[in-house]
Amino acid sequence: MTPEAAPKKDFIRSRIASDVEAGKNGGKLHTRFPPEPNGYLHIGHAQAIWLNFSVAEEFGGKCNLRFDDTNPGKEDVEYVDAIRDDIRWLGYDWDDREFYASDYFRTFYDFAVKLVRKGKAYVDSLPAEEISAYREAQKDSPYRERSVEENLDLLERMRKGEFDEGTHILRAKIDMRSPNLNLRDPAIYRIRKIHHDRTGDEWCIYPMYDFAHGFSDSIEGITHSLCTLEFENHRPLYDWFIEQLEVFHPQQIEFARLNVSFLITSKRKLLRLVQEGHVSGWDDPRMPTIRGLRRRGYTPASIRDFCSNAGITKVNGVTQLVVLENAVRKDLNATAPRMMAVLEPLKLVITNYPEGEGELLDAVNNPEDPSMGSRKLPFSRELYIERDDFREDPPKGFFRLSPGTEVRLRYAYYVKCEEVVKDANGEVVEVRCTYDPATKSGQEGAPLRKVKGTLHWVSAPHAVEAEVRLYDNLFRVPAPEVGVEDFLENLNPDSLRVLTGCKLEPELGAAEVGQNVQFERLGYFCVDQDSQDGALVFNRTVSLRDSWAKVEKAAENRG
RNA sequence: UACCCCGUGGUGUAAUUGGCAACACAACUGGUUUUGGUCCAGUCAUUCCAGGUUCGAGUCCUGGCGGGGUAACCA
Repeated sequence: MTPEAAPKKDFIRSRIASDVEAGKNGGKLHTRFPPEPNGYLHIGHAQAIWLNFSVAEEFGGKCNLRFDDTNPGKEDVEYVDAIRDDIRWLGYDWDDREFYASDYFRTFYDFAVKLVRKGKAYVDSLPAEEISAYREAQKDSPYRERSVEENLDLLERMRKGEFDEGTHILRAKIDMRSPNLNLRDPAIYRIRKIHHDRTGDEWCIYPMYDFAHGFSDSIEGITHSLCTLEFENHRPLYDWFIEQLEVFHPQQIEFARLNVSFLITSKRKLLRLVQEGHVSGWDDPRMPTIRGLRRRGYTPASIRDFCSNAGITKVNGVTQLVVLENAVRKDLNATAPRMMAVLEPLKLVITNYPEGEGELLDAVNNPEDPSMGSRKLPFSRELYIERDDFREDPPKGFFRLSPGTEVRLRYAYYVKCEEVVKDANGEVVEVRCTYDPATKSGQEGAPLRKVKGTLHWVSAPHAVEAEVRLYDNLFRVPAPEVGVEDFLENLNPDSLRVLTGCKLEPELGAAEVGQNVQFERLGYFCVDQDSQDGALVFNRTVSLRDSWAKVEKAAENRG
């Protein structure tokens, strides 16, 4: 694992530090990550995971994994396995502390009964729309003053399944005139005659999130319950529940949800992308899901680094996508082996190199890390270079190959373009060069003339073929959800480009699924799971920074 | 509309709690380089506005303005 900078001291860490210092909760810290198993985890969850686990680690505490499974109609075990897998992949471990809100259903029910006994909850029999209207009008329900006995009886019969869904509901009895909507007698138990993945058919009433969540934290002894901003208005309600039942009081602290430009993190919208076939699945390398990022070639360390870098605040901002891209570049620059690959091949023939001969050249695996050693690279008379690296009519500032110019072939020789071969359409199909044997790479001796460009190449007879998938942003604008009726209008039609017949140096033939490599001068790539024996598929994780592309684009814009 | 939260470079965050506004990314200059990569150096802000307290305010107070969240028998 690459070393990661110590996390920045955000407002949550500062607050926890002072709590710990003050000896609150005996100086102990305990957090939790509480996903609802109703979808795959995405980059936003990654930050919440990173926050909770790294804070726990930093303060010598623990972090639980708890599935918030209070709504069986929307949840599925499929997601439980995926969520576990993603968190582990990110590099975190919850040991045996895997919990479920449903583990506490019995306790929640007992709490509800206690509230009723205290006269702090009642069964309402108004239809849903009426309850909503009454809450807005700050008007008491006609059922608000039912006796404790009647409420107890109705609640018990709700539990037994005597009523249809929607006919009755248990509400907390707080204050219908409260300026905080959440305190206007919120629902705490509703009838749902649905099978639950973990509790089976034991229950036909299920607690609301607002009722269950704070108590789950309390039961597990969570000292600091970190959640996103939209729950800020709910905190007084959680505190009220905790006070009424006189149980352990976790401290909730809210922070802003992570937003990244060009990415969407709404579960509903991600689901639509999958269901309507705009992407190949939850793990499509263009998806902002953990699985998508993973398949794309992002490393756990780079994602953690990104989360830390984006920072934790209460301000709703948008982190630029390049910050994420830079995080993976930084990690892979240090760790990924360099390899030669030509994506759009152009044949290059060295006319003065003996036919049928070849040699093995030394190539460094990673100039950033000498311990990664070197390898032998086969060289011969016929090579492939990148089509982009040759211009018959070079623009100003182009210092790659063109008629009459000389460049270095990485780890090999200088070559000079002498001739161009074209097909019937006038397209260049081959460049013919001469090489200078005295310019062999690594050779000691006389100072050489300088060339400006160095090209990557692959020996034609030794090349391994592969498919390479180039990804661009799934959306063509930084904020895909604003200014349009349907975010799909902003889908980028060119977000995937598939290249076949790419030429790789032979060493790459043995690459394994998931392996990260840098294709020299091009970018970071990784082996996709679609690879078969003899039919490799690579995903481009991210390109290298490309200052020439920038210059060219600027020239284009000038006209 | 009501309630709650938040305003620091182009972007994301800092600022020892009242003491020279710092870091990263982007952009632009230049240097090194057998990856137009990496690396190195430099340039880029009167802290939303107006008052007030103070020797001193990004920080405290008052009033504006602006942005966001919530108003489910979802989480």
